[in-house]
Amino acid sequence: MTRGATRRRILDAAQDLARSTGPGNLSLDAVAAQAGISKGGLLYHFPSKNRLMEALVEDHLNRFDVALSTQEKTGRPDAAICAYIAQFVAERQCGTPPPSGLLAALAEDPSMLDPVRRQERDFLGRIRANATDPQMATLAFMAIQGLRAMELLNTQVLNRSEEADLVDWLTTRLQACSASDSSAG
Amino acid sequence: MTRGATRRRILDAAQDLARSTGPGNLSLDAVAAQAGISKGGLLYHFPSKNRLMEALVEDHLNRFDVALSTQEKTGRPDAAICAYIAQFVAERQCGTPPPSGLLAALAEDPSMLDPVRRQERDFLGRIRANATDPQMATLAFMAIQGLRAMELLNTQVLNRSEEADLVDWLTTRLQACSASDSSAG
DNA sequence: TTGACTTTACCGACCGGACGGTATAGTTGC
DNA sequence: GCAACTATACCGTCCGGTCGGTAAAGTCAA
Repeated sequence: MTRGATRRRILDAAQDLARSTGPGNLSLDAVAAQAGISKGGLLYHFPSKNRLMEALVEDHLNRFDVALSTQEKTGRPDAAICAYIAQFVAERQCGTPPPSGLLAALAEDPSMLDPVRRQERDFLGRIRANATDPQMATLAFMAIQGLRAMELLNTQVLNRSEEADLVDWLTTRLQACSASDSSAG
Repeated sequence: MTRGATRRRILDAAQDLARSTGPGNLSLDAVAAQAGISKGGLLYHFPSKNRLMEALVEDHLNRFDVALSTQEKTGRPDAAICAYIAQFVAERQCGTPPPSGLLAALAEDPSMLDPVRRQERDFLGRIRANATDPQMATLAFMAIQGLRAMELLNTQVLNRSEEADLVDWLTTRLQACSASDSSAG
């Protein structure tokens, strides 16, 4: 088994278990078993549970980054917020599971999500700088964050189609902002 | 100490500890110590940790209910969404801490937030039924949920004043919807 | 190329402590 | 004295982390 492949298996196993057994019940033994290795092997790759949690957070950040960076770089007005929305829609269509590993990290230590906050703050900054209507874009960002958070916390109040409707409506609203601005300017 | 007072102290202690030590590190010993009673006393009031977690969730639901029911019952258009926003603003002004007990419950068992989902689903239903523009109201609800979730998860990207600006802007937007509707109808 | 040595990757037994929960014996207001 | 309430002592389990070991895969001088 190559280094990267085992690491990935461990990360995925931890993520799956965090979702199914609850973020607070994540044990190293269980993760090792789910990943198909021994506890010793697990601790070879991640020398402590804290390190594993950090890796879970970092992994999420990386995925977020690569998924957005391509779409965002068109440089068009509203490219950033549109990329964020598109990414959300894509995740829904693919059935991507929520990043429950983040909850496991949070359960261990509330400060472990600080990197997430930093990254999202940066990203929101780019959204606002790039937006036709910064407040509307911020609202859109928050609403998507709300939808994501609800899935993460298992408190979704909208089903898939209601969610899709809302996102559609939001998208046309944003386009309306953009259009009225470019016609006015 | 009367029954209700001790119960309350325990609930508050659990909430505080969940926030400070991380939702996954909440132990009965620590809660008892923080509440100023012994573990035996704690287990007299809540026969198991699960029951304590359920009570934490229920407590949050009750607070949510009583805070909203008065404002919501004016029956005016958009009363529900406005009540929700007003409640959020009031919490911010009072410096109300986030309901970290919910995270502790979630850490123990993902299904423990099911009652929260039900309640919020009901509430969103009332918001939409009562709204001049249901989609706009839903968007507003989601954005507020996003703000709340970010504070809960310790990933706030907006500071207090940015948050206040956004909520102000959102409120005027909603009023604009309402006004254009009543002038059109 | 071959034998000595190092590195990488992984295993599984074990330990100490923390934690949830029980049992039981006080204590106090009525 | 009785019922509500609280405290103390204890038990068994689970869990994070350590540790000694193993096997395969390089590395490299002679």
